[in-house]
Amino acid sequence: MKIATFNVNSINARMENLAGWLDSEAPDVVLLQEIKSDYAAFPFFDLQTLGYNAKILGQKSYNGVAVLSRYKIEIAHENLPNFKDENSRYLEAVIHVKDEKIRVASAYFPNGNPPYNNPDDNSKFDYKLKWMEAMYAHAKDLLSLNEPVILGGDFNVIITNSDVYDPEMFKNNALMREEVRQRLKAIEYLGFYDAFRTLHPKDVGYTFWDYSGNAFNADLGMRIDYILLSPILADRLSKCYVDKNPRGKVKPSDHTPLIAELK
DNA sequence: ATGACGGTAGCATACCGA
Repeated sequence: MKIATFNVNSINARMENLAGWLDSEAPDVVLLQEIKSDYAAFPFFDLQTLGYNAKILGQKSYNGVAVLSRYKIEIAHENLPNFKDENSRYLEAVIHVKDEKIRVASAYFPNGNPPYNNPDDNSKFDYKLKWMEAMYAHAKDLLSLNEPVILGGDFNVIITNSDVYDPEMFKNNALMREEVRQRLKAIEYLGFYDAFRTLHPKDVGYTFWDYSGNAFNADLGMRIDYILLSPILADRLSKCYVDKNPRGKVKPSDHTPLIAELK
């Protein structure tokens, strides 16, 4: 089984690229973030034509997450339980892959940086920490189910200094702050495995490159998209890799897909 | 320190992003 996570930065702006990618990579499950679309504008029909069912937690203009699959998708949670959220950032579903049920979640963690015009405003950072605490509480519950669980998405966390091209430049950034790293580590220490790092302890695994300048060609990137696996699935992990091709296309997202293959 | 660059809303420019 092949599962991918991909922050598309607007599904409607990305549909041509996404369609080409789905056609060539043929993943069984895709977790999307930043679809920036409500239900009415979401391209359900185009995806169906490509062979994919879709469930979404949409939002106009900002955020929005989705789960795509060739198999039947049953929604389990819209938004994190016990957390009031104005933003659409979390969608959990159960996928019926042949005889097996796999629980998957598409998560778009908050960015947490202050607005440019108000650098002293830490409300977004506080929201990020609260969001991650709710994610932690739910991750704990997910593991207690003893089911195969995949938690993937744009986590907006640079977990170690090796996961960004210039750690010094980002040292005070909300993606790298110690409070944020600690909270993602806490989720991992519950028993979730970082699929990419598990198989590639030392490799560069950037999943994002800024649009500006020459960031992609110069490989000035960061690893902020993750696939976390429950122990049952970590046992079955055979490959995990970043597919850089979509980032090199015309009109790309600033993120590129991360893919895991499970036996 | 700032802004690059792109998407959206909506029609000029502000907001958001990482």
